[in-house]
Amino acid sequence: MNAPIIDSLSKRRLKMWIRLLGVTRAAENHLRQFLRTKHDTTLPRFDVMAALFRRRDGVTMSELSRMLLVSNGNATAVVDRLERNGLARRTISRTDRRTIYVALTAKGLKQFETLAADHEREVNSVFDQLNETELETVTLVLKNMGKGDRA
Amino acid sequence: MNAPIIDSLSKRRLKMWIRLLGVTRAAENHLRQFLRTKHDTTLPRFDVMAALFRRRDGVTMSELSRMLLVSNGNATAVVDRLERNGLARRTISRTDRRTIYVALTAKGLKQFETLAADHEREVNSVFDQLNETELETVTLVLKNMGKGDRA
DNA sequence: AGATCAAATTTTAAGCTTGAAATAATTTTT
DNA sequence: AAAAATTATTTCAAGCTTAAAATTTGATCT
Repeated sequence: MNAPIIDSLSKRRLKMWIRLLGVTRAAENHLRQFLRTKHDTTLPRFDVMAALFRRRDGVTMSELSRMLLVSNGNATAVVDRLERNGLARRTISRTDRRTIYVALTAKGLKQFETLAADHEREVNSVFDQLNETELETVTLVLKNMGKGDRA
Repeated sequence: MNAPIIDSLSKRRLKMWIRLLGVTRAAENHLRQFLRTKHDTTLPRFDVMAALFRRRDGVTMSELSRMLLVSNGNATAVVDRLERNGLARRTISRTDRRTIYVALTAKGLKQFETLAADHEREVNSVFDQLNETELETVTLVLKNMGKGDRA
């Protein structure tokens, strides 16, 4: 009963996934702490605000949860809290009274702008050991991975 | 006012991170659903069981939370639930009454064995569009990323 | 020994997240 | 037009997660 010299493709895929998860969690934890200590906010809030910023013309709740890959109940909860803090605003669609558009308020927009610049700097520092070649390589592979999207 | 031909290194690192997060979340969502529908369990439970399986000789609560990159309070909560279901067991260390060793019960071990095989198959199917070369490349880069570990 | 500091774990409060059920509004079928 | 199916969102209960405070035990210092 000989052990295989190298892992099977299946095992290597599994190990890659575990590593992927590890790297992602470490970076998330770092960014979470950064957002908390430096900007008194959280990762989910930041994610929602970033989505609202990217789609300043308007997003519905459904689009928002699809963009962020979270449940609609989750989107509701985070937007509730942003709204309570005066950072986001809901508007009922005039053509379809089921749909609700969410947008940043002026206050939210202003806050996000400083937030975003700082956040980019921090992401940069997290991945600064990645040189240009590695960056291009991993981006390419990630794009390829995203293709399947059986989720 | 000319827009830059290509993004700055900083912007590219940011986009890579967003992509990384997207791929990871999509895979997590897929696996979460798989675990729920096929095995009536959750990702956090699976993660803890996998850690307990890997370290069958014994892990302390602190080691567990370090391994999984989660807070110690979180580890406590998940282990509580596993224990309630008879899948894990706590044992106080004889040499230091502060430390607690966690381990899978026979039931937990048995359940995890089938779980693990199925889980590996599923991970494999999620990343099946990744060929050998891409797999090696991304694994290498991920290893390099993990090095910094400023988290 | 007694006091102080450090370490391991749990508890707590608040926020995050999910999946399912409930509401409400629109569209399609009959 | 009424009924049925679909779509958008919220509510709910349960579980997940964090950071900070509290508890308990051990180690160090005087």
